[in-house]
Amino acid sequence: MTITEVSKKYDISQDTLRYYERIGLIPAVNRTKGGMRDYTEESCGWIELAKCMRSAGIPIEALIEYCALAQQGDRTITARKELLVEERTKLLEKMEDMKKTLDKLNYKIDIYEKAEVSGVLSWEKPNA
Amino acid sequence: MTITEVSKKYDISQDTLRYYERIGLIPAVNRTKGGMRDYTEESCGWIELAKCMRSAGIPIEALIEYCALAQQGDRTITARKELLVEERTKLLEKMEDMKKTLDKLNYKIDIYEKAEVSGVLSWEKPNA
DNA sequence: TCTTGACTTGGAGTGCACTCCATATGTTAA
DNA sequence: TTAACATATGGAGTGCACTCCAAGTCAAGA
Repeated sequence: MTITEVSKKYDISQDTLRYYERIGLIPAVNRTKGGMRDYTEESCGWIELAKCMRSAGIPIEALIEYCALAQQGDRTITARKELLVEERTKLLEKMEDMKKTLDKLNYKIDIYEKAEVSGVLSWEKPNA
Repeated sequence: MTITEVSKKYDISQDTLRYYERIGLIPAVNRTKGGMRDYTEESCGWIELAKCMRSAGIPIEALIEYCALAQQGDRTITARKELLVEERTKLLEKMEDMKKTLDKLNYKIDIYEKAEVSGVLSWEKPNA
């Protein structure tokens, strides 16, 4: 697959795809004789993984380390697992923060909806 | 309350507190005759709100707009509600992405735990 | 073969959200 | 009053994650 095809398939810019490869967030991609990238199934798997992890805010740094470990074979299984467990912990914390914010947003939206009827919010705190 | 007290209470740096005020993410804080900040209950309410929203990744830009609207009184009730609804929608989308990533992490961690017993991961995709 | 468009690289630039710094002024205990 | 420390301001610097650009190379159709 060409970079254009992969870019469209995963909705990631070509610049970002090259960037991810350059920094080692995904392993080096196969090339044609001419030097053009030729993405394999496996490359695509890495890109899909990168996209998923990044969409949840997993830091680039952690993904680079994971990729480096993965390329060192089965002896890094424990290290990789620990890395993932650590990121999962952070992710769960972030999700809790978001849940709290969501509750607050729901509460405030509810108050605003009631205020739209009366036209005033004065019985509430100014920043409610 | 002094900036030091507020900083400790909410675990936000003094620099960040001043920054938030400067950019209008919170309304101007009261001052003593000497020009030092003297945070009121209301200021603290804004700071708490800012902290909560920022912890969930709500962009600074949206919070500045919300703060500006709030200072214009009851006629901005609908605008404020719409702003909050929009941010809630984005937040829910982000939470869904995170849920997907969490599922993937759980799946992979499970695979790694099984691989730790056997010592090999070869029956799985390299990036699993 | 030639032209057009896609692709390459290294490096510079961008946007966001802080974070740090220099210099000046306010506050408080001795 | 004076030393020591807290706080003020405006502006520069940082870290992260892209994003853009220039200059050159490769590939495919007329």
